[in-house]
Parts: sequence; structure tokens; C-alpha cells
Amino acid sequence: MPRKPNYDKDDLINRARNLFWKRGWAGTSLKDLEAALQMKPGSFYAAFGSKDALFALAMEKYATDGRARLKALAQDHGPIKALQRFPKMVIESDDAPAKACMLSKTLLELQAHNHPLAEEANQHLLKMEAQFAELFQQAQSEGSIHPAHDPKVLARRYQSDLLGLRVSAERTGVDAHAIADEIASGIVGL
Amino acid sequence: MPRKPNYDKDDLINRARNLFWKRGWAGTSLKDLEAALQMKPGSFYAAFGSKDALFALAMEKYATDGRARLKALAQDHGPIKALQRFPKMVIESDDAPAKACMLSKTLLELQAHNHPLAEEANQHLLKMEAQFAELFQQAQSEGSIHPAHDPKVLARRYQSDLLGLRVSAERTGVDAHAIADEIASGIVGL
DNA sequence: TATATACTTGAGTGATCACTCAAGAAACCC
DNA sequence: GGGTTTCTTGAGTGATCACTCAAGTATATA
Repeated sequence: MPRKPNYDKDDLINRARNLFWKRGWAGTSLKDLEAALQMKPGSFYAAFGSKDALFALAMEKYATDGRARLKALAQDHGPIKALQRFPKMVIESDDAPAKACMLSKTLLELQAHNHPLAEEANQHLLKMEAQFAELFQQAQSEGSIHPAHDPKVLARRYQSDLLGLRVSAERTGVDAHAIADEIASGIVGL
Repeated sequence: MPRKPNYDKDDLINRARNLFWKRGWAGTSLKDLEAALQMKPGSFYAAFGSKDALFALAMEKYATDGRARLKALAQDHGPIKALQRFPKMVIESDDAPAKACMLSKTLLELQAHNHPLAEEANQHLLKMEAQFAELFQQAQSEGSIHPAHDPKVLARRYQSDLLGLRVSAERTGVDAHAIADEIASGIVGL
């Protein structure tokens, strides 16, 4: 009896993520979304419920994809090389809608309004940081990093450096690649 | 024949800066500003012309004050100590409306819309970076930093680290002070 | 005190915001 | 093909957006 929707929900979320990532929460209107997703308001709300609900899905996809890319990098090249290459990777991908991190953009935009999405962004950042810590810990087990270091401390700093790099990469007149190289070489000497 | 306005324009800009800094550009409505500045729309537009014009004034005040604080720090303690203390300073000031940098918040929010304020934010960041470079150069002249380093490279990285720190300081569950300490101690060994 | 010149007031502007809902179209089971 | 169910359509909702402007008020000079 039912009727199938004529859209691919995953594809829609991807397109929404790209818009939200680039333009931010307030900067993306429903009209923008309707145009990008080729959906009329009725379909949109039937499918996603609200702008915020779709934003949450988009952010989750963003975070999941990020973790997957880092994991793949670690499986291919080991923890140390993955941590070294990741900064370059995130600022070099040309298909990405923005250089800056969507999670930090969301946090900065919505934190002051106590918007639930800001807390969600924070949770995603924590997960990412945990993954960094795990890689630092693995590198330590391999002997690539001095045992005196605390992986969690290294991960905290790494995450901070990465966020700074990605803000810098958004600027004009700043050689972000050079900064990425410096971050990478900073990991070697630990 | 004229009539004096019954407000202190500098004070108004300060209050506007605090609002914009905390809530961002889109997150601050004219109603918010009217309430904070105790001004009716007519007076507001007679005094400032537009929301964007006031934002530009607020951002300029933010940038000028920042440079003044760093300059004072350098005059009191010398370039190296100033660069070491500045990170702690910016995330510790309790009266500040936010931990994150207003310039980076503005850049991230408005860059994708090609809003002129994004470019203004970028210019202010460049000025700040130049001041950092100057201090690194002074420290080098004093012999506190190895002559092989390029002050501009150091400043670029320092600025990036600072931006990352200030995003991290906005998060919950992250010890930003520890990161600030790490940045500071990273300067000693140059 | 009279007049000129601001500044202040606040209701009101059209535009856009996120969102709703009734009606029509399409795909499934029988 | 009939009937049921879901999806799609798009005009329309009240609220809020940045902003305007004519009228009223206060202060300066003359």
C-alpha cells in the first residue's frame, strides 16, 4: 500500500551537511535547503522533522566520516604516519565545502545561545579526541613515542592545534600547508 | 543650536562589542542591541547607520584593545614573557564575553557569504600576526630565540595555536589552561 | 524668551524566517 | 482495477528580521 520516497536520504543528508558546513546554522535558510535538496517544504518536514534535526544528522555524518578517514589512514600507514598526515588531509581535500571544522564552527556559533546542537558538536569533538588519544597510545606501544608522554595530553594538544590550523586555513594570505607541516613534524620528536 | 546626545558613544560600542563577540553576527538581533544599548531604532540608526557599521566599529575596538594589551604586556615583561603570558591572558579574563577570538568567529561565520566583515576580520588578524612577528623578532635580537628561526614563521604558528587554544577554551571538558601552558613552554625552547 | 537644530521616540515598512496543512499524485496490495 | 497509504505539492501561517520616518522633545545660540 505504501509509496516509496523518490529520494536517497543518505544523499540528501550529505548535501545538507555540505551546506551547513559551509554556511553555518543561521547562514543556511530553509529556502537554501529546499533548493539544494530539491524538496518542497512539505516533503522536507515529512522526511526530517525540522531544520535542527537535519543539522544533527548532517553533523553526525560529518563526524562519522571524519573518524572513518582517520581510521583508514591509521590502517594503511600506522598510527604515527596517520597523525602526521591527517592535518594535511583535512585542509587539502578540494571537495570539502570548507577548511574549518564543522564541529568547531557549530560550537562557536551556537554555544552562547545554549543551543543543544552546540553540546552535540562538543560530544563529537570529544569522540574525535578520544580517537587521537588511541592513536597516540598505539604509537607509544610501538615505541614511536617516548613512554613518558600521556596520550590524552598529546591528543588534547593535537586537537587544539588541528582546530587552529583549520581556522587558519580559512583565512586568506596564510600558508596553512606550512602550518600543517609544522604540526606533523612536531609529532616526530615526541 | 544643537542638542547633545545623552549617550557615551564609546561605551555603546563596548557594549555592542560584548554582544557581537558572544553571540556572533547573525545571533545578535537589533532587538538585542536596542536592549543592551538602551536605544530606540531611530537613535540607533542616527548614531551608527546600520548593524554592520556598528559591528565593524565593535570589531575594530576588539582588535585595537587586543593589540594594546599585548603591547602593554611586552613593555612590562619583555617580548618573550609577553608571548608566553598572552595565551593564558586571553582565556583567563573573566569579564570577557567569550573565550574564542571575535575575529575568528566573525571570519568563520561570514566568510562563506563573502560578507565584507569577514575580510575586515582577516585584516585585523593579519595586524595581530604582524605584532606577534615583531615580538618574536625582538626576542631574537635579545638572544632569547635562536637566530635560525624566521619570526614570521613563528608568528604564523603562534597565531594558529592561539586560535586553536581559544576554540578549545570554548569547549566543556577541556583543560584550556594546560594547553596554554604547553604553548608558552613551547616558546622557551626555540 | 524665541528659534533653530539636533536627538528621541515608537509605530510601522516589506522581506524573510522556520514551519504547516489540505489537496492531489503515485505506488503498493488485493 | 479498486482501495489504501504514503509522498509531494505549494500557497499560506505568525513571528521576527533589519530598517524607516514623521512627530515630539530637549538644548543650544541669539
